[in-house]
Amino acid sequence: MDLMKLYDRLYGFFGPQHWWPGDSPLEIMIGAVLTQNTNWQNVEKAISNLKEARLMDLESLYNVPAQSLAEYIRPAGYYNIKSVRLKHLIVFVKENYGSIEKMFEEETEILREKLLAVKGLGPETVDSILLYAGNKPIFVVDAYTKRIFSRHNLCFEDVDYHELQSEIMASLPKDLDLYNEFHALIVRLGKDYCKKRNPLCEKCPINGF
DNA sequence: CTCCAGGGGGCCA
DNA sequence: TGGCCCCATGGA
Repeated sequence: MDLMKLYDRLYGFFGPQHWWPGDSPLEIMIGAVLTQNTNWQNVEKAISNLKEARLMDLESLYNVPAQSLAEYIRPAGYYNIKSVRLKHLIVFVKENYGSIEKMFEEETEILREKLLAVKGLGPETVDSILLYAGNKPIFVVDAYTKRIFSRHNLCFEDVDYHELQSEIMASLPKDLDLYNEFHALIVRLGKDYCKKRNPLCEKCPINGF
């Protein structure tokens, strides 16, 4: 599959998507957990609450009780599990590295395995953190990627996460900005043209792939 | 009213 | 391992 051609068409059609919105690597990491199966608008409300409460730093998040944290992130939904997941992530960073900057100095594949071992962080959340918070050239696969690729016969519907990720990364140059923009464009395409409800989309801008 | 969003974990045969 | 359920707010 010629994914560069696909990328060029998406970029030409939609233009740059300006991902990931966030003022700091910490905020991006928090957002990555909060957005699990959740609309980004709701995540923004939760992040806004955390900023107002002056909790958007490693030390404060480390010290705030999970139960209290849950109240601030309530608008993001699943607030009880997500508060625990955030605490797991914060504890992982603070007790193993001391800072987010130090954490990202670790070799990427090693870090990736360690993050995957943190309860509440799955492959998509971990890869989003590595790419958008850590600036590591890791391609993020998500439900949109699988839906779009399978509908255009680029993969099977129930393809394994890592398998699809490997195939995509093998057919693209290892480029941070490319991975960053490509994933954002796929999400945009999914939202606008490749919804669950309209499997037959004659207007899809990537018809022909 | 129904659907679903920038997922992941737990349980049980 | 496969199937199923749980988490939960808010916008369309």
